[in-house]
Amino acid sequence: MPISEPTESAPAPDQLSAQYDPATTEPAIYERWQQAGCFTADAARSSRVGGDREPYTLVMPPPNVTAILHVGHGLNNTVQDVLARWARMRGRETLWLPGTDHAGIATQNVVEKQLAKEGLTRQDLGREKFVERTAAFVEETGGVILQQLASIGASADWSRTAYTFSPELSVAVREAFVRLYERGLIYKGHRVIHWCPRCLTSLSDEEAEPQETTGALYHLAYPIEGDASRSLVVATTRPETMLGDVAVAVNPNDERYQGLIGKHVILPILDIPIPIIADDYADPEFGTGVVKITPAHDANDFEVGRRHQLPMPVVIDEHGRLGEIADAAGRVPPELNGVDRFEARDRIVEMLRDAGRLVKKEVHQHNVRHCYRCDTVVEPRLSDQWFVRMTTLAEPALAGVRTGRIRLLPEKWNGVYEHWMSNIRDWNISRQLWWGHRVPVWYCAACESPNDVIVSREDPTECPRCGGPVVQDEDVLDTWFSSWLWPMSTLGWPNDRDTDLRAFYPTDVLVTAPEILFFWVARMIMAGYAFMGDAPFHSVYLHGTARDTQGRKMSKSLGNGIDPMDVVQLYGADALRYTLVAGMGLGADVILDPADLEKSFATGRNFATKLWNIGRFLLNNVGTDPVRAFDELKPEDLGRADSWILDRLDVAIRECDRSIGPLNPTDGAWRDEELGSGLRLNEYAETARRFVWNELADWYLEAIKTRLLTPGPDQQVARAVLVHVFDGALRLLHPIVPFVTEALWQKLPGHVDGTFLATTSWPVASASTTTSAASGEFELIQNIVEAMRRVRSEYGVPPGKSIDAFVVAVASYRQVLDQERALLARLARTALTFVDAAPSGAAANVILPGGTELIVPLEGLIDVKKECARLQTDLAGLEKQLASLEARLANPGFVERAPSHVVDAERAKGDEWRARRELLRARIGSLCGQA
RNA sequence: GGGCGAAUAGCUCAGUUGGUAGAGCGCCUGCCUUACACGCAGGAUGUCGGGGGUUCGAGUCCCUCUUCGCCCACCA
Repeated sequence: MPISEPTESAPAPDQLSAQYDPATTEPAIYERWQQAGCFTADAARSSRVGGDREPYTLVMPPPNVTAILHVGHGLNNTVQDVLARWARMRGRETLWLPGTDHAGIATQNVVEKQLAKEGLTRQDLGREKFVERTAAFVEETGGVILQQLASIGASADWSRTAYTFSPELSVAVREAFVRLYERGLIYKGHRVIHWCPRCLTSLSDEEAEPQETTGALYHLAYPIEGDASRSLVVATTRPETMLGDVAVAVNPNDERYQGLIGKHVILPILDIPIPIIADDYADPEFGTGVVKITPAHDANDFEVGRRHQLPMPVVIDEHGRLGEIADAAGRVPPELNGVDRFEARDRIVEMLRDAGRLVKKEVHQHNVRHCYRCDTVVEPRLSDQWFVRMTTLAEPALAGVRTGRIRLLPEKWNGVYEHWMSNIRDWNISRQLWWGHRVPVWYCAACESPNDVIVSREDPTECPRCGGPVVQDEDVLDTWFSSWLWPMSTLGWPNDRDTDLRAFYPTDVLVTAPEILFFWVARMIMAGYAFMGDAPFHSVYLHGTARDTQGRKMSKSLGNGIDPMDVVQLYGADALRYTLVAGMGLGADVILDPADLEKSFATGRNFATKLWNIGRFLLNNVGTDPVRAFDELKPEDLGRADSWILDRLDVAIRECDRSIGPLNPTDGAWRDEELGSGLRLNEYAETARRFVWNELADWYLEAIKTRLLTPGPDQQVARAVLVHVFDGALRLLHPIVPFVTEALWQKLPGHVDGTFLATTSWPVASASTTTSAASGEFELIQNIVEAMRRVRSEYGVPPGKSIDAFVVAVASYRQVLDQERALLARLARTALTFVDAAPSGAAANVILPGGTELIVPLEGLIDVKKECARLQTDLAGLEKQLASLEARLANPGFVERAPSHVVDAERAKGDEWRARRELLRARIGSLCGQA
């Protein structure tokens, strides 16, 4: 997947430009990864087919082929890329399989809009021409999004790029249909479905999205036959459907209407009698307790109609206009014929009002379903559609999650999944579209029974029974009928012998948004069990949504979106990625300000720049020639700072490992205690950032500057440790910020040409978790430096001025501090003099952990009264803390019941605080006593 | 109508077996200290939504209220 050409050549080999420029660096690096085949998975190496590596597989949720990258895609694919790169470094044979979705309705709508501009409709072109044109459009403009993904660093295996409408995947779709049909799980149903009058197709339940709407509830009076003085009042939100009414229903237990059941009312306007029936569906509490029954235009009414064997006249056509369609003889008066349903509503209400039939109209809140693609109000409509029977498919999918074979993260989705799966309804898979997989069903005009359909893997040329011509079903399949096969079909299914399928199925983690949990995830799980006999993945990572500062979902129509390409252009892909990963708790939404990209992405940009500058520092001070091998260093060679940073690196690695968690469950299924483990990418990012910035850059680099400038063996040690630690940091960070880390890694001393950070190994923490004494000593130095800086800042000592301090140190520390005088002088700009007791006089006083006391005489700078006040405040604070600590320690319940390590820690803290209290009191006595 | 989630520093959010709170951005002060001003050093800020309970001890567990958000549902 080539991305845009680098605009300038990369900087000279041995130096880094003063300013990091992602716009030139990133495309060049991506190109090299591509050329080196870093992202191409080798099925033969999968241990499942006898290779030497465990596989790790992610399938990319295929974006719509016509889609343009938005932040949601950025978020989704960044998470996947972090996982893919991490797994790759962990030595897995990693396959991240990309692709696109032909997106039936969505794509067809786009092309129809284009046609509309030319004054044409798809019918003007005809089916064949229209499909050709759409295919050409997809060919031409499709897949832009994949290139955009490449430019944010996606390490997908582009050699395996899939497409739901490709010939291979079309075979899979047909195979799935035929197998389900053969198993009796696909049937043609005649029932009320959701119909979009704009897209002119049926929709699945999931595709018809309910929206809270303020409508009206109309009370209409239907006179009772034979007793014109009395009438039944029905309540309806959709009076225009009354032309299709075939009955009114009351609850059999509703005493108000007992005597009327079996009689008839006269349907107004049409003046025809319709029966009064009893059915539980009528809720006595709602409205008047009388409901009009329109079987062709309401799913519930349809059920009632079926129970009572009522006729089902269709009075609204496919465009949502009143008209006589089926069984509707004489139902639509000429003056209403062809009138749009909403206008018809007003007209009919008007007619009923004139006839005195409108009792009242009240405001009513209710849910109205809208088409998820074009937002048109969906029309329930009676028609013939293909359905998949879901109950049997749902069983193993439900069990898979219950047993831990699959886990959903965050775990709160388990309940939602469970509920949906347990109450699953049959899936309407036929769409009256032209763009999509044609239903593999043929009809023979000659054969007697229209129910004897031909369902076939191959296109039949003639009727197998009579040899006559056959006609294929006009409908296409729901796009999701191809998507639900994605983890299998992209790997070669239905060819069970396909190497990819054997090497990489089942996959590992599915990363997606919760919005498509039912559309896609649940169905993939069902398909996995139905066709492969196993779950398609072991983890589902459901991430949050990108929202603006008002919490609104970013969308094109609201104009509150952020174009990730703008961010890449301005700040680089790494900045985008880091910001997204660091800002996103597990399953939490990411809030970004579309009006201020700088503010939103400064975090990531600044971090990439920081890394770059650490790299520059290293290169300037160490050069590119190989340094002493880190493994050859002996513990006694190491300085205190060296030991400390190595300990910190170990800790960072361990914490990162814990945050990302295990690659997969230990034995097939997740055990309860590990169900929620890992995939805390924000924690991982924060740990790595803290290590590299607050520890490596802020302390280690500063601590070794002198050593790096002083030739000799110790310089070699410092160089070797610096290179080792920075190398470790780059490895830790690579999955999140791949470009800048790769650029820097390539420049590390001793880098072997042709090797890539992207395919090198993930760092391993040393086996021992105990920290060295030297490392603890460095922390003492840090404490002193921080204390001195605080003193300097507080008393306004000019930065250039060095100050002298007395140290009252316990013997064991004196040697350490004595040896590190130069370091202390540089970092704290303080010269130390050792004394055994605090000298009296005006001075700032700092008590450090471990019993070291610093006294800073500040002739002419110190305000004795101010210092005394400060010491008093410190003492008061300490007393308060100590009091609560001692109260806790005095509490038998705490000592007996708290874990011993907690109690021990509290005791140690108490001892230290008491010692500090004594020092403080003494100091206050000597300094403030005389005042 | 059911179910679920969230409420923590000015803003966006971390806080995984209960042990007296953290980050980024913003803010204040001082610094262009030869890697970095996209930076460095220092600093301020929280009755962890209200109330009740369990516990020696609760941001963390239970109940309840308030406010937001999401999902599901055949009440016309």
